Amino acid sequence: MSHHLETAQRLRKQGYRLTPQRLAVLEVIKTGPGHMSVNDVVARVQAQNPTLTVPTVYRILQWLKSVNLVAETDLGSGSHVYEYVADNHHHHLVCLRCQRVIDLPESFLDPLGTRLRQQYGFVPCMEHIGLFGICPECQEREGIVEEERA
Amino acid sequence: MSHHLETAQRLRKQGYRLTPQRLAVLEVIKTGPGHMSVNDVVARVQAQNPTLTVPTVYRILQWLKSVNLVAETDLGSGSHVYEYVADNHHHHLVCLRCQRVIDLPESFLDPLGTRLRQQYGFVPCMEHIGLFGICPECQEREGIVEEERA
DNA sequence: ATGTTTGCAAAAGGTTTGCATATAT
DNA sequence: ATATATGCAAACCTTTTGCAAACAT
Repeated sequence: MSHHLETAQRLRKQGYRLTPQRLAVLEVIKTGPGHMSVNDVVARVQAQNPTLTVPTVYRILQWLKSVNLVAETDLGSGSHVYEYVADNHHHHLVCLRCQRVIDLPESFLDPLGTRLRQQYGFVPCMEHIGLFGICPECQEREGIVEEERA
Repeated sequence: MSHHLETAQRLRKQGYRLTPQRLAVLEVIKTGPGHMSVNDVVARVQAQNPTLTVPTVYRILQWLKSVNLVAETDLGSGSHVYEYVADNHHHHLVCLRCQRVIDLPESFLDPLGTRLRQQYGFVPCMEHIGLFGICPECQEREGIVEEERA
């Protein structure tokens, strides 16, 4: 809540209006568990501010995305998930079996980004990448069983 | 159309039923331009077989995915795109400005996969990855202009 | 003959939009 | 005072489901 106000002032100076709703959503997404769907955010925010509605949360999340305070990611759940990313950029490993999400430091993809720039002239925007696969635990549980076919 | 029949026989042997609808969707997705949405597929398939409906195409695409003949990817368009991938696995660079899609050979991500396995014990399933960023042309068009704010 | 697949209609999400009201500046 | 954001309702789009009829084997 301390540099919350810094952020607020900065946004206000940039010409954005700081409504209670925007502050509430920012607070929730900042203190929440990360990877929240719109419904997650709505549920938490409505605990304090019952009048806040789904479309408003969508609009606020889009706004927060546009000012680079939150990232929107598709982790394959059928809906987007949102996360506070003003400072701690990172990526995700999503287990296809147990849905567990492992955080990956941002720098892990630096070599890939470098090669993309060098070989393709493509400047990747890799602020929040979701990579799918099987986590170590699920590999163990599944054992050597690799190929099954009916 | 030649090893089309091989594929068909193989699937039949595996106990799958080859309906005209399934063959039509397979043909379309095999000969089409890649990265087709369900609606794209439906449109093309209905040119030949007007009775084919959207839910059926969804089911057939899921089936083709389950037998590893097509890949489903989220390229950020709001709907999934589908592509024939029996042989030519590859990834995509999606330009955030012009929406252009650049193909990336599958092996390009091998180093990344290796590091994920080594450092995280995570076995990535990277059959069709979409990476977002800015393509060389759009970088040029946009010039040095990097930061804009009202 | 039998179990699977299709077609249709309808439902079920997730996300967006239009517009009047409320509000931050 | 004024332009912007909210709330509400409704629309929109993608994707899924239930079930009877059609069909591949």
